[in-house]
Amino acid sequence: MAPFDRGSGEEVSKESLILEAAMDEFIAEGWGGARMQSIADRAGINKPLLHYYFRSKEKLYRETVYRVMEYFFGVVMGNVQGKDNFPDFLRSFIDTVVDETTSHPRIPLFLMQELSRGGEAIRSILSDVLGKQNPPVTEVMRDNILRAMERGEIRQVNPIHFIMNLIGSCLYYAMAEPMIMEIGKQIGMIGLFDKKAFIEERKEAIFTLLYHGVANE
Amino acid sequence: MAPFDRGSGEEVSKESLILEAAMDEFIAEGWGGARMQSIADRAGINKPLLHYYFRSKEKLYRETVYRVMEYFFGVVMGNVQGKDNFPDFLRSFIDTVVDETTSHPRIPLFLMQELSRGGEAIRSILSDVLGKQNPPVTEVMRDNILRAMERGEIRQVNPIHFIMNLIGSCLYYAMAEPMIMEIGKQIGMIGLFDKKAFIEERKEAIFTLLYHGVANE
DNA sequence: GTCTATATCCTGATAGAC
DNA sequence: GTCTATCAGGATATAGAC
Repeated sequence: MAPFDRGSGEEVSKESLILEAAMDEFIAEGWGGARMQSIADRAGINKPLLHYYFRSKEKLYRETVYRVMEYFFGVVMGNVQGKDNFPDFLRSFIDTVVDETTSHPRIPLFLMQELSRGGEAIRSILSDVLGKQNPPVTEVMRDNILRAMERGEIRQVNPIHFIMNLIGSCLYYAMAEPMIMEIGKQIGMIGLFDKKAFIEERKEAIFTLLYHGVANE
Repeated sequence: MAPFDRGSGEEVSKESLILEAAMDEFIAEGWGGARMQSIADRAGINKPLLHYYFRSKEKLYRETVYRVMEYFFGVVMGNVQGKDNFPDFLRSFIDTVVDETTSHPRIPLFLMQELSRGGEAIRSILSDVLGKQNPPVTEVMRDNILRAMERGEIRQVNPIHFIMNLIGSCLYYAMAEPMIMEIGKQIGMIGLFDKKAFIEERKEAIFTLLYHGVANE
């Protein structure tokens, strides 16, 4: 199930039906693994109709990347804006990104896979997506950090590096879970395993580390 | 140029010649994009010979994943072991991983792409690779953290979470550079741009944030 | 707009001569 | 061990009837 869930029972155009199917397939299989036939099957139509609505696989793919990024940045924005105090901001960003990537782990992997195709597409699409938000979520994040520095609440840091550390920490588990599990087993740090509890632990660990890392105690 | 550089002028078997070519191709193109023909071309041989030495694409691929992980974990191990004091350990891990992924950014993307194929292969291969190190680099890292906690040098933390935050922070820039550049431009935090200086800045930022994050000041 | 049938291309893999 | 030639399958995309 994709995270772009329409209300069920709704009247949906065939176009968006196809796009939903394309998202499911591309996210699950990546660019190289995705098959037009599978997308048609998922959408309950046949292949030529796919090419009737969207000229090519590339077009469908680009549209998919766009929608995934629009969705993801939209969710983050929705949960982060209006948090004018730094710990609240930090905590809601972490909660949002960790929860979202945990329930849909293929999304960050999908975007990473797109990055490994070269990153030109993602760059221009990101620019479009941020351009449609006002203010863009990236500015909201930067301003939260700058404000906290002005208030003396946190140390002087370069926001871009802090943001990278934050995102990296939040994404890493969902993307690398099979490796983490192996490492955790290997060093005896993960026992029999309540995933839900682990995720809560994870969010707390990220918050504590990063907050202590910047706070003027 | 792959990071698995043989000394030039050496006598090399055709087998390793093929493997080098396969690594270059798989890292550049991923599983789906890699072509046996391209690998043959890179190795200066023809396709049937590829199947003569390695039965299938899958076999070649698996061997590639193995070598990449062996290389990467080996480099980290080499730079991290023997650092018995926590800040030194932390700094050399960060320096190693950031430098290594910056000069070979396709490597983490390649491994992520493999993770998005499902992660079964990577899990068993990781187990093999760590099993050949004694002690495994993961244990060295865990022990450094545990020792620092015992000494009271750092707060009580769950090593697995600290390690994830550390790795995530170190890898993120190299993997997501095109996105970072766009975001950096967008929020006016990256001007005209000395990459070398930025990388040094980045290493310092990670160290400072994480060290302050755990240190008992 | 929707389908069946098909074109065209390209892939991994092999047969078989040398 | 190394090559030429080729197979069988599967991919995107389209032609053309309805």
